[in-house]
Amino acid sequence: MKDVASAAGVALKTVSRVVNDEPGVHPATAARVREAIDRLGYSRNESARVLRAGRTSTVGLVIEDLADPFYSALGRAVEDVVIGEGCLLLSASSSEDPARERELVRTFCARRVDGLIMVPAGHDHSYLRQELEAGTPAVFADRPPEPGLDVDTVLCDNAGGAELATRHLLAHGHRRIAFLGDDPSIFTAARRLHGYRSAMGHLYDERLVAMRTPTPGSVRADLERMLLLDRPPTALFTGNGRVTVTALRALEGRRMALAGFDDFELADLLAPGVTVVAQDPAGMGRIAAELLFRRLSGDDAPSRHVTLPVRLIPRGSGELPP
Amino acid sequence: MKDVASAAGVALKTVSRVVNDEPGVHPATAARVREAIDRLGYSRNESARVLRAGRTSTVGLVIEDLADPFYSALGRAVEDVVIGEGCLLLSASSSEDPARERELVRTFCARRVDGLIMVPAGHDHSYLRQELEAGTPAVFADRPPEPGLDVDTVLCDNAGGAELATRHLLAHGHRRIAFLGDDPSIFTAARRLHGYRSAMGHLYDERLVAMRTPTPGSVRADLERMLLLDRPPTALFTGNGRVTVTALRALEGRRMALAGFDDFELADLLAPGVTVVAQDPAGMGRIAAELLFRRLSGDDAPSRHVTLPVRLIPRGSGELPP
DNA sequence: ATCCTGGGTGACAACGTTGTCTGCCTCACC
DNA sequence: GGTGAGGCAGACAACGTTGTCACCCAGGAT
Repeated sequence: MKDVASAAGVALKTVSRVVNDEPGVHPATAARVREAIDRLGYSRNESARVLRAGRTSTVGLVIEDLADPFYSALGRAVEDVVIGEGCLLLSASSSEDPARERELVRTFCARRVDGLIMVPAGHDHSYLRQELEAGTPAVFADRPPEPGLDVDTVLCDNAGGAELATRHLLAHGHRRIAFLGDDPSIFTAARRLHGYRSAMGHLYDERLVAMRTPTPGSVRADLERMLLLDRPPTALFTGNGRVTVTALRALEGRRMALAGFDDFELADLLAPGVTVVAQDPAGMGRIAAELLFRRLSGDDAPSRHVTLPVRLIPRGSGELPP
Repeated sequence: MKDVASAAGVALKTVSRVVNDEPGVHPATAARVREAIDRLGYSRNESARVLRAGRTSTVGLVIEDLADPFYSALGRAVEDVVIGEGCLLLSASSSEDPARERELVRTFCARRVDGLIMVPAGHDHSYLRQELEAGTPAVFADRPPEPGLDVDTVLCDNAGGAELATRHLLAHGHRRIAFLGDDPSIFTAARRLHGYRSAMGHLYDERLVAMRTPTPGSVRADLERMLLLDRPPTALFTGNGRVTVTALRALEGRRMALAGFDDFELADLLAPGVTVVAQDPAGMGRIAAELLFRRLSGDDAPSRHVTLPVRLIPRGSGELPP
């Protein structure tokens, strides 16, 4: 900028004015400055501007895995809002590791991001309190904060969706419906189990429930175990997209009624099509980002908690008879 | 930092030394400073450090679409390398729009990212030259720069892969093999057409080729047109993952031999499984990031051009008889 | 006692911006 | 001709760091 100033024969501040379209610069002077800018290929150093301004126009996103379709759709929606607000997005994957998440958040905050959007891993986010008090707002998506931590939150109707899917299977005559979930310490997994359980009512049978981190091996084992029961399941409700896909592989073509939580690409092309409860990851990302920017524009209302609806998409697999 | 200094009764510079683990601070002093840091909840302002140091420890990633499985896998691999190097990743989607891409690159450069990794859209990246000369290295992934622009590049063996898939269909007795590609101005689409064409040799028939941006409508129309020919195709080679999926829907269960470029989740679960030529997006991202960090550590050798191998995965759809 | 050495510490400038304040000049008006 | 207003431009400080250099002082060598 100094170089531009001397090249154009004006003061530093005048260049700054031109760069920022501030009023009060003679058009001729401005033109001379602009010419010098083009000639020297000058571009403003944002780091310095940020230092001065105190705002970085940067938002940090911490999700479980950038490569997971659910989270990448969420991330893309966040990105669109963030870019639309003239900001940039720093993104990182926590790999469901609380320590890594904490480290990432620390790094983001040291870089003075204006705000954070995160899919929280683990159950202790007390370390966030300091950042929140320091004025860095955060929004949680997909999973809520632990009680006592007050941040905006966007969830989907996990219990309601699970109930919907389970009732759908019940309506098609099934009474023995197995539930393959995930580690019960994950909020969404617990809520979906809850919804499944309330839909099952007196038909609930603990032996038809598997709650652990799904791997091809574990899913296969759980399935085998259940199929060997006296009264084996005639239908399967899988608790998230990953489990659904793993279970489909484990079924190896055995025809069994199936409904899954989370829609996924090609669900309609399988034979039969896979009945799912679909949530809207892009909507979740968009709303989380919008909540964040509301805070950034000064909104200090009590924290908001949004629950997005889910929707049953029958495609055939859930409509098979017992 | 000033506050910490006065709280600990030392000079600013001493705090700086402690924060940076510089030698030459009395252990007792250092302890006092650290205590003050904890007490005040101080964290270094990276913006200021960056301003001073000139390096931002930030890498910019511009891809077509964060939500596309191919690019999100690439992005995740880039992220892992970047974080491993102690840097952070700014990511953005160009939506295949050269103007948006250019704007994003401009913004990234104004923020003084240390380097860029991009899947280039369009064919004019002359605007990059200025940045390159200013010392911001760039690496192109998936698609090369236009001739004359000298940057490190990671591609996959597009022509070889297309040839492999086509020969595979030929080996299974097909002579009328259609090719559904993409806009021929996209590098990968053109190279794959080239590979298909060389494998077909004298069997090549222009009427069996469709090169335009695939939409459900266009794919369906192209397919219909070809099936109405005197000698209709008995096999289909689809030029990328998106086309493959769209074509599968357009086929509506009609059994037709099919091979596709790009692997995709669930390809194995369809009936029949979809034979594909698989590339390695994560490997591509990793290598692109590694090339970038080589440059950042001072490597100024002539630009490198890496071509990654592809691999045929037969799953049934490509082995159907004519 | 004087000198040197070197560990520990601090003052100061600089990184590239922008906000504030001051000053110059022209023009219209009395 | 003097005066005030207003458009335009510049000087300077400050944002929070870190690199450079200078300083102080204890302890050993001369």
